[in-house]
Amino acid sequence: MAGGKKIRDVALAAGVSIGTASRVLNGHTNVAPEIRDRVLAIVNSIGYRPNIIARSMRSGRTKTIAVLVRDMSIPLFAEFLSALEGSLSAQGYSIFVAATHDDPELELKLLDTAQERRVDGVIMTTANEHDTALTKRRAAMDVPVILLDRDPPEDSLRLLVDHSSGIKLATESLISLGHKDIGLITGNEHVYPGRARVEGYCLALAEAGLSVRPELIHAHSFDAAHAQASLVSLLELQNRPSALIIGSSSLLPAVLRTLARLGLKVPSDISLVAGSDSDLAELGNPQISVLQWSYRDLGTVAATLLLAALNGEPAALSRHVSPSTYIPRSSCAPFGT
Amino acid sequence: MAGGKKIRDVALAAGVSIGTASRVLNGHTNVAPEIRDRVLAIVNSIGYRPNIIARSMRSGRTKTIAVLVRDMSIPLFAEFLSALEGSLSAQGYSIFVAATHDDPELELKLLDTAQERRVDGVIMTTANEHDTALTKRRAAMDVPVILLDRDPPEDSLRLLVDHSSGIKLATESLISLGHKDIGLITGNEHVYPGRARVEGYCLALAEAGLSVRPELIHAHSFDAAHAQASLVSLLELQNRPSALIIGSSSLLPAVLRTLARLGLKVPSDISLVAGSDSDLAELGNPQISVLQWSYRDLGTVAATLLLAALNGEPAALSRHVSPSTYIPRSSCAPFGT
DNA sequence: TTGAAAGCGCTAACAG
DNA sequence: CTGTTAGCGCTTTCAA
Repeated sequence: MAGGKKIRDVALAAGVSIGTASRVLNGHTNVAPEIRDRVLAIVNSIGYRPNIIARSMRSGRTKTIAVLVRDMSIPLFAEFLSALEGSLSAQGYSIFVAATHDDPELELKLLDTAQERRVDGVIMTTANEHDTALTKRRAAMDVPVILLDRDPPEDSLRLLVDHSSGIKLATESLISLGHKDIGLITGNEHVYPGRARVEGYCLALAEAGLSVRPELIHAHSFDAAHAQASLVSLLELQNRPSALIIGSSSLLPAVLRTLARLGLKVPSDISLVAGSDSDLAELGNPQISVLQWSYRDLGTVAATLLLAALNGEPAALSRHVSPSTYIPRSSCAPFGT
Repeated sequence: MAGGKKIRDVALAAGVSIGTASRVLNGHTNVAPEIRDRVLAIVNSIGYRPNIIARSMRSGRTKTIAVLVRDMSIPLFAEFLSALEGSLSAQGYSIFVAATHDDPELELKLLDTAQERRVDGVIMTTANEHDTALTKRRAAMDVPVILLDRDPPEDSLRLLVDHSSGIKLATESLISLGHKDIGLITGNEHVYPGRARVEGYCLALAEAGLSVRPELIHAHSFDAAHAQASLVSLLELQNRPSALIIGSSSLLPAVLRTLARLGLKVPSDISLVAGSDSDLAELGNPQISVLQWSYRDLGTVAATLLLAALNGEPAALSRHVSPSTYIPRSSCAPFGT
């Protein structure tokens, strides 16, 4: 039981050479049918399973992909992972998954591990697109690396959500409701989602002829504690915003708790837009206006892109952008009501 | 770039033998300090990463664990996975993750893959504890297998949530509010959570001297579509239940949608208890009474249990049971109000 | 069509 | 303290 059967055991039991057994296992045609059947019968009877480790040693390919995300318990990443796994496992790939917790050191270490394990490809986020060490480390990978919702200056495969357009739509909608002082909480300028959201926000204000109040923009971190602090400081402003866009993915629960604690009602006291959809946003009361986009779809695209890269096909488009649409719900009210 | 450096390259560049390079890499003490430094310098300069595949071939251990769950995009499983990954990666283990979708065929195939990849251990759910093929296949694994929330008759390591006690508490609470006709929707008798919930439910009724109306128990599947059908048929009953326990983890959104569609208000038209906590249950309106338990905690326990098993320590307790508590919220009202 | 043998990159046992 | 060498289980030439 322990240790497992080897191809030698199969060959021995079938009375053939190791080479012949290997040819049967790999479906080569130039094997006598009777021998083929004999070998396969032995395989079934002793429960032989080829050692992929040994196979990988020869082939150099492991049929393994590493997926590195901030935290796989975040619903959006979980969905991405799920879709990715579905597509890749159908092609015989297995998936290593690990959490970076947005820690550059850990990120480096996980890239080391991925390389040591000789994965065939990597799909990842990064804590900081402008960190030289991280950029260099990615470039030093000898397999395809696909970035998820990151848009660094250097050349690299990437999958993006069009956060800028999404936030622009949301901001425009709030402006059309009469809001002029709109708060924004999101990630910092070192990651694409943070930059893109600030960009879309500023664009909408500019086009409406409104000036940007910099103190209303809190682009610091995806961390829940940070966001909490941002929220509180926004609400404590002399000229408190009448509407709020939470550009981070899974911050809605924390924000709702804080607003409830402060006794602020949505939307009568403050209008609210969440950066991504969720059960809570859809079915809560009030229902929360959201930006809607799908990491699940990106998971499928990521698989396609990666498989193409692994098969040596030239990346037709190395920069895939997925839409973000605005879904108005009852968490936004006209200004002054 | 392609192919990667080998230990031979390091040895050559450092002017030492392969054996010496290996000793340095593995931190053996019997190496001259100056040689050690020279080798490490080369390692850094050429970016050498040991090939774990090759290392595994010799050691027979891969430092790899397979985690097979129904679907990793289900929040509870995602949390389990996250906790597990945290604990295991700290010990140098990597995690293969795959979804079984409660498909026995796929489950078998994934166990094959796990074995082919020579994982050191497996943590999994199973679609059916009483399926002989699945049971045999697990027994044929030559590494430790830990079951998550499954309690099959055969001997095996397992981590369980005490769903029975949890549901009993919830049922008792509803009974104390005057409810006599309480609907229950959960998984079937081939999986532990389904059985345990029905058990707890029946126990509470029996102790209260109430008789069980079998048509109020829908223990069929964790599938959302099935549950939806169960819900509708429960609501169409002549003598419709005045309270409902949804014993499946992530069914709350679907149930709330259906109730809204049918124009039923919670709790005035029907009282509701959800089988697990969530943002929606906690922050929605009304807030939903729930059974509260943590797969995240089980993830940590699973890691501990597995590491012990891998180190050959005798499993002190092979059956870990984690509590489920009842959190009453505003989704339950006295009968008749 | 089949068998024998080299070698994938590494570790560990054995010499020196 | 260091070098040499035998495999780990498999695939794949190369001969037969």
